[in-house]
Amino acid sequence: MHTLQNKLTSLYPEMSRPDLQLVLKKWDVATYPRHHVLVREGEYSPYLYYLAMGAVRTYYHKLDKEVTEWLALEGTFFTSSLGFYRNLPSRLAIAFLEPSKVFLLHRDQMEALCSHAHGIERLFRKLLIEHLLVTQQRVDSFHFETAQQRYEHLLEQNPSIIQRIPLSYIASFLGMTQETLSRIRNVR
Amino acid sequence: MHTLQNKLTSLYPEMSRPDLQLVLKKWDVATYPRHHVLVREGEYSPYLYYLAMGAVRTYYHKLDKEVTEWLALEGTFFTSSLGFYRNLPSRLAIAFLEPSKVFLLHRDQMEALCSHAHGIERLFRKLLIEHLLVTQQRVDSFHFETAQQRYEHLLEQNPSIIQRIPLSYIASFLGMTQETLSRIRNVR
DNA sequence: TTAAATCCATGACATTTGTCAAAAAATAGG
DNA sequence: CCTATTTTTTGACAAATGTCATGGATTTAA
Repeated sequence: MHTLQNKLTSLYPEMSRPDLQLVLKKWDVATYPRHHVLVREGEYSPYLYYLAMGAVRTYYHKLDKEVTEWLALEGTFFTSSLGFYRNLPSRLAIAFLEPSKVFLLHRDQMEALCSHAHGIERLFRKLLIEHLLVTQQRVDSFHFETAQQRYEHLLEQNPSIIQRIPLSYIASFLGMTQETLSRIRNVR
Repeated sequence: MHTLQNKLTSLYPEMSRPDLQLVLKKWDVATYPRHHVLVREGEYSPYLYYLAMGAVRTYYHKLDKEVTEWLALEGTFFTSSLGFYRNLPSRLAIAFLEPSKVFLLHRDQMEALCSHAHGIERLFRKLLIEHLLVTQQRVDSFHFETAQQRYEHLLEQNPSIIQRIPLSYIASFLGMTQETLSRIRNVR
């Protein structure tokens, strides 16, 4: 089960029971229908989100075309880093691709939690390490891999994205056009 | 001046004096000549480095060609994230492009410091936020920008790299060939 | 200071990926 | 179950970037 509690525990298994409970209490829950736009480009969105169910994408407009920056299925965190960590307006928009259930935590809540307990500060440091390593890997994939290899790696590492999410979003997420991805899939 | 103390202070200005002193004490210093290889691919390198003087690059081999993953001048941190944060062997090699002065902190030292004082854990959380935002920006540049735009942004944001570092490394860092970069510079 | 090594520019051509247009296929919702 | 809508495939062609080869300029190190 993709519970928030499980997720947090796996990040920092040694965390104390009371710290964990305290953190869990501060999140809000919400559910949204397919296609709902959670955040628009340029809005403030100082939240960390945990997707408990569903699918979501973050995107923005580049010369009036939509570019998908990130795709996530249930069991993952997502956020606008600028919004959450820097309190700046989000470059990104966020919208759901399936009916979804989301937990959200405001940056002020997080900062307060971090100040309140050393163990909680550690939890969020560990979350950042995860986030950094994933992001690093994404840089590498763009830097060193061809379109074909990027697709193959996604297929290996996250096949359910390919089954559940429309091709056009996946192509954009991988940094190529829909036509190119279609050709790659069909062996050209 | 690119002192480590200034750098740490700017990350977390409210840090207590004793915490700061404690952190500073744990770093080692070393100087290296040009071309010195600090870490080879596949070696363990559980260190965070601060470059106080000089220039450095991280790179690895892709089909027997060297690809530059990162370039840094004095005043910046650098590391193998896998080595430092995960204690895994480094995918990357690290070598100096100029005679350099480096501060280094072992991951065990960092973890001990974090455990010792809440304020220090916060410092390293803030360091991670910086690192994440920079990395995020790099993803975006690969995802959304053409070779030309990537070069122009580097020119704006870090012109001294272009003056001090050989074209071939810069090209590779920007994800293009040396010939392409040469043509971009010379207006084609 | 000079020879060797490295670095940079340029031409010809190949490859990858993008663009535009249209039709086929799949899906959603009444 | 059927139609409207969305998604995917395919073709023809264009643009961006890579590859290979070469020569000149610059830098390094003895």
